[in-house]
Amino acid sequence: MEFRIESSSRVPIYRQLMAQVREAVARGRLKADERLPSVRDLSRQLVINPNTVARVYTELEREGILNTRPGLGVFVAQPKSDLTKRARKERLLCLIDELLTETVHLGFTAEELLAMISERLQRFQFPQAVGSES
Amino acid sequence: MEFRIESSSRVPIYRQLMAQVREAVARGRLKADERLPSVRDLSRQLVINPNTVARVYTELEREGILNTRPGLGVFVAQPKSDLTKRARKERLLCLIDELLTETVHLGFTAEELLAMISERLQRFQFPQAVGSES
Amino acid sequence: MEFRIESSSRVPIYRQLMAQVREAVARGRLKADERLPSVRDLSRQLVINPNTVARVYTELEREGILNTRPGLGVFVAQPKSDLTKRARKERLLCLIDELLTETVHLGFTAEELLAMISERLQRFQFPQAVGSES
Amino acid sequence: MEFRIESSSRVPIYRQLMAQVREAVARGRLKADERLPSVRDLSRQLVINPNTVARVYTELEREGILNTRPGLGVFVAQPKSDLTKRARKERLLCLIDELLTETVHLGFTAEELLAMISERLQRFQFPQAVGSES
DNA sequence: GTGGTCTAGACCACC
DNA sequence: GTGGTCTAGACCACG
Repeated sequence: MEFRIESSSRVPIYRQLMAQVREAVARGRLKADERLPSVRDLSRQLVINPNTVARVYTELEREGILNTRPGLGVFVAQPKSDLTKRARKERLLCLIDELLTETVHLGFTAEELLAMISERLQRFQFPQAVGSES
Repeated sequence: MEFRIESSSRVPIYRQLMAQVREAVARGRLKADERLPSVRDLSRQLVINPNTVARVYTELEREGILNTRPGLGVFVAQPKSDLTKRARKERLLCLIDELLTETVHLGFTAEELLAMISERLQRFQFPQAVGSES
Repeated sequence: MEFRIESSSRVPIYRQLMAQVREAVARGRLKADERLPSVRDLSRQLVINPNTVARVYTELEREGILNTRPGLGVFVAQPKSDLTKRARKERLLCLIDELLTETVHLGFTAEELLAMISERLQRFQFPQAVGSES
Repeated sequence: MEFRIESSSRVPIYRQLMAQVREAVARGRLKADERLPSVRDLSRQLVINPNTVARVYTELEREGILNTRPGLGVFVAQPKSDLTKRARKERLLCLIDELLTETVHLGFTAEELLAMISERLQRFQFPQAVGSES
């Protein structure tokens, strides 16, 4: 895995990194139990403060996406969401509304939006259709 | 139009308000040329500082969503985007990827996502399919 | 770079500062990736409120002329415009008409105007003639 | 002469009108000694406050572009500038610098700018080359 | 250290 | 009445 920091972006560095890790996991480019680079290595590689990398790992662990095995390193966690189905659906609908709002303001039609989504869908590793109850 | 501020949220007040106005316009609940509440009225109603409301209106005007007529008030602008098609598409794709990432992490399948989107689509006022050049 | 505020002018302070930064960039006196003084330093130097300086930086960032790296400071952005060619041309023609109007009222001939423009052209850093599409 | 007010513009109405009168005079569409519509007529025609029209006429009279003949109406003044040549040149150079700054930021080359200027030049009525000393 | 957010209150321009 | 500008000062997020 390679990560990139866009220093010209107004998004904080730690947010950029978090988003990239989350996307990599969602696309299957980082698999469960795979080990991530150490804080020191990654901070050297990206030329950013080690504290910043540490913060990324900590927050992703809180989200249940990573977990730390002391002395061994940081690993991708088994997928698992402790939110209720209802809370998860609410959160997703909220994001959908934001996307639709922006789509309208950018002047795209519903058809154009759906076409772009279908195209992007293929890049992601969706869970199997069974047992999405939790 | 009614707006609500969630002061317990970590999202800045002015961002919350901006999002609500943008969504209201995208859904057609605020129509072009419709007048918004005055800075002073809205700030009293929401019990926030007038400067905060003014900032919301100013930024949305810069985005081309509102326009102010000095001495008269703030109005919903006619839809119009001066951004390159390319820049607009890039922005939308980025938002789509974020949505897909979150969808996977929340444990939804592609089908569930598409179903929710179709359901929500109807709430928004999309532009006509013609001349989306520019 | 040195900036000056004319407090006797009717032009708002933040507009004066914005104009000076924009001109400095256009003339190449501020180069891409160069760092500007911090909000606090510049406000002390010009004896104006830090918020006023912050506003200048924020608005120029929105125009794509500066970008801020949180915790590091404010920098000159790489040149880039997401505006439609059409919108950009319209804006320029409008400014040209204003200039020509004023030229006539000041009693200068077209030849005098063109001579002054040629003289001033040399102070500015124009882009290369290639790919001005977008 | 016909004037138009763009209420969606952030430029104050009285500024818009002033600019249009000044441009009309500079382009020769309003000739010296020609009479302008009365304050009441123009305000009805544009559906704006009479005070606003009155202000436009007053300020343009101060600039020496119009003059009022009490009981008869408002007329285009004979061209005449009481500024010194030096002050007038300074003012024009300032406007030229603003134009060049904007040209660079919009991404146009010097050649493109000059082409647009030549094209627009023809619409204006420049004074004869003699005796521009004042 | 950096910039970003929010409040409070003054004063001005516009209509 | 409307919005726009500026100041002062507090508190938070970022690196």
